[in-house]
Amino acid sequence: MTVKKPTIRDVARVSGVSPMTVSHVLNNRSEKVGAVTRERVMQVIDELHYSPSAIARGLSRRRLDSIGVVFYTQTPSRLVSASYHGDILGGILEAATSRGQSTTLFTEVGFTDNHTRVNVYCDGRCDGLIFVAPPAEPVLIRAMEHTQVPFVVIGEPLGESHWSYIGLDNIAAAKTAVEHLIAHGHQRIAFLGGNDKLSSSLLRGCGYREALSGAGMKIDPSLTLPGLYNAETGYQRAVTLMTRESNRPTAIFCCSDDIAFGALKALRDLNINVPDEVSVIGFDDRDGAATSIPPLTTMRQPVIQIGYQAVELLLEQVIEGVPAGRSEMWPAELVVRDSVATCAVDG
Amino acid sequence: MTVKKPTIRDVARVSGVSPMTVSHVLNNRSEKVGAVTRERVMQVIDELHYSPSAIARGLSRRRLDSIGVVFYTQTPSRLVSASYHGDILGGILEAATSRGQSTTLFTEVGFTDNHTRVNVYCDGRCDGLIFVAPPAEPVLIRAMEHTQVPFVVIGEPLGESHWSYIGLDNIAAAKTAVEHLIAHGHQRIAFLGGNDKLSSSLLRGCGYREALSGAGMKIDPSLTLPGLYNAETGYQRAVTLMTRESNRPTAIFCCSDDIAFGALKALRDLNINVPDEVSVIGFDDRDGAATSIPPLTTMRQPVIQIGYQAVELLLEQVIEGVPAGRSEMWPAELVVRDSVATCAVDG
DNA sequence: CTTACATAGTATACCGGTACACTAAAACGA
DNA sequence: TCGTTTTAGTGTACCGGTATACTATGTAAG
Repeated sequence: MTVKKPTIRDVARVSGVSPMTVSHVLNNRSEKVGAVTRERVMQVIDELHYSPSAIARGLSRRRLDSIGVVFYTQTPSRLVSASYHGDILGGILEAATSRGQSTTLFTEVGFTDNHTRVNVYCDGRCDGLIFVAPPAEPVLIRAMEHTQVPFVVIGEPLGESHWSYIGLDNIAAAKTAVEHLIAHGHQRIAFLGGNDKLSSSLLRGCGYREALSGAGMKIDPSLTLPGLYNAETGYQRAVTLMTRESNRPTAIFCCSDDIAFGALKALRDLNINVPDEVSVIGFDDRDGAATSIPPLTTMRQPVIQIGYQAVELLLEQVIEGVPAGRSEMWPAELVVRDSVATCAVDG
Repeated sequence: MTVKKPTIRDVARVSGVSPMTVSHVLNNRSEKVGAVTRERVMQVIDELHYSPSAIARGLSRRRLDSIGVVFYTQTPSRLVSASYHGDILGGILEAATSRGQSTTLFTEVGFTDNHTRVNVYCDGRCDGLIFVAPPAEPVLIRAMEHTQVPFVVIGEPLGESHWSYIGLDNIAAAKTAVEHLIAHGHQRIAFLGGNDKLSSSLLRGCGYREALSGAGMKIDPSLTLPGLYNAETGYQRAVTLMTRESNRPTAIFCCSDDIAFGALKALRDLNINVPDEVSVIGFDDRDGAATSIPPLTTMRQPVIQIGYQAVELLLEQVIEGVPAGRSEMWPAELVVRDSVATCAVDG
């Protein structure tokens, strides 16, 4: 019924040249074709509505110009709505598109990653992969090390690694945040952590403790509450902190803005004024941080840039053959708004 | 240096069978291989760490098991952070993964779509495409009609079409929202539109006018303000509406929650109480609608389900060869929270 | 006039799978 | 016992490009 898609051989036959010549035209190898021939071939391509098969090209060249992005999530359908993943993806997509690469998305559901899926990532569909915020115990990525497929990790590995990775300096960022609170006279500072299986949360916890130690303050374990990167965690943990008998904090460092939003809501429900009674600081500077009540002081991550840079680092490996092992750390930036005030009570 | 990746012929040689037999094992064609042979081949596959090439398979079968998703955006890097796109993608990703399809992402920047990009979408990299919320004047999709590549559109076409599409019943949804306001005694209801190049915004405008006409109210053009789907639009338009000399509305229907969030902030800044002085209703029920101040009454779209269903509709075409032209319309649901109250002033 | 080199191509094999048509042996039925 | 069907394979060509190496012609240099 429908006509078969024309191939390079059809174009060649109609133009009266060899398929190789058509191939040369398609790939702009001007030293191989004269202007006249080139023009004729182009015209035939147009007439036949020929468009080359990326698959055939990929098989022959062993490169498809396609990169894969692997996200880890607990709820597959909500994946990208988390602002962090969305922005990372935006940066990746922009960089990839501008470099002529298409972008294929994968999700690893749960943080129990599975080395059997390595086959999926090595079947040639992607020339290289970007792993976004893998778990601290990255079984899957370990398995990738035994393959020839280049990859880049967004997120800082906890131990030794020969990966190429792009990280945010989580420890320094958390220190900055907590030092900001300390500078406002706070002594009892709580830490609401994110997912304990992620290095970001663990490292921010380290930064929190380093800041306290650095200021000569002792660390009260009852002020550290782990959780997940979402508003529910923030709400529940804030309620826990503020309704208990003793040892209530005067400031709360939240591992993400989402956690902070939940905490703000809890404090509002408890009729506790932010920042007069309790200061709150977030992490991410996501949409909504500027318009929350009160506007949230937070650590801004250069998320889009990190995504962009990950692509550059990956293509270095894929295209130029640069070996893995390069890494970059980016700083976060303190964005001061209205959710932190000088501590009202005496130390 | 590194060993060459083994091919199906390597596996065949080592197992002492033909490549076809290995192929049959890989594709679980149990009627073609005995249990013993199968076991042996499997073992060799393991030993050699063989993993089949999706590209070669794709070339031969003319199907890669990969679907493409095309998003339209103005700012490529922020693309997916818009909750709508994120959730749609989540639904698509979940459905695609469960059907063994990989998902490749494309963005059309700006709404000036370009039929030259059709080649990209027809190069075999994707077996089929999902266009998400294309512009009302869909040049690109028109060009797709002349190709053999199956596609599904998320969004309702304005005129005649032979597409397969999945839409939200925007007119009915907008009517429901506006009728909810009318039922609360509101007479001067403003409409803050989204992007005028998108059918969703245009259709919601129709629903708004139908609701007013249906209630026997006349339509005041000065109460309709177009814009973009973002908070800035909501803020600016709300300021415009509420600071002018006359003809201020008592209720505002916003084309998206983001617009509503901006409007809420503007009203707060202007010291206008919501809902006592002005009612506000949104559209989407995105994250944050439940926790805004006041919690936002809004129309909930089944976004994730729509994404999911788009994949099903597409695979019907790709795998079963069902012809295009099927379409589905999904309803939105009114979610009542605290941003709408009975109108205080007399009609 | 001959050699050398650039220009504009072409022929062939190959990338790594699979569809299709074929076959040998075993099992089964009458 | 013979013919038919089932089981368990195999051989070949092909999917649609490209790398590689080769050739024919023109032309500049010696």
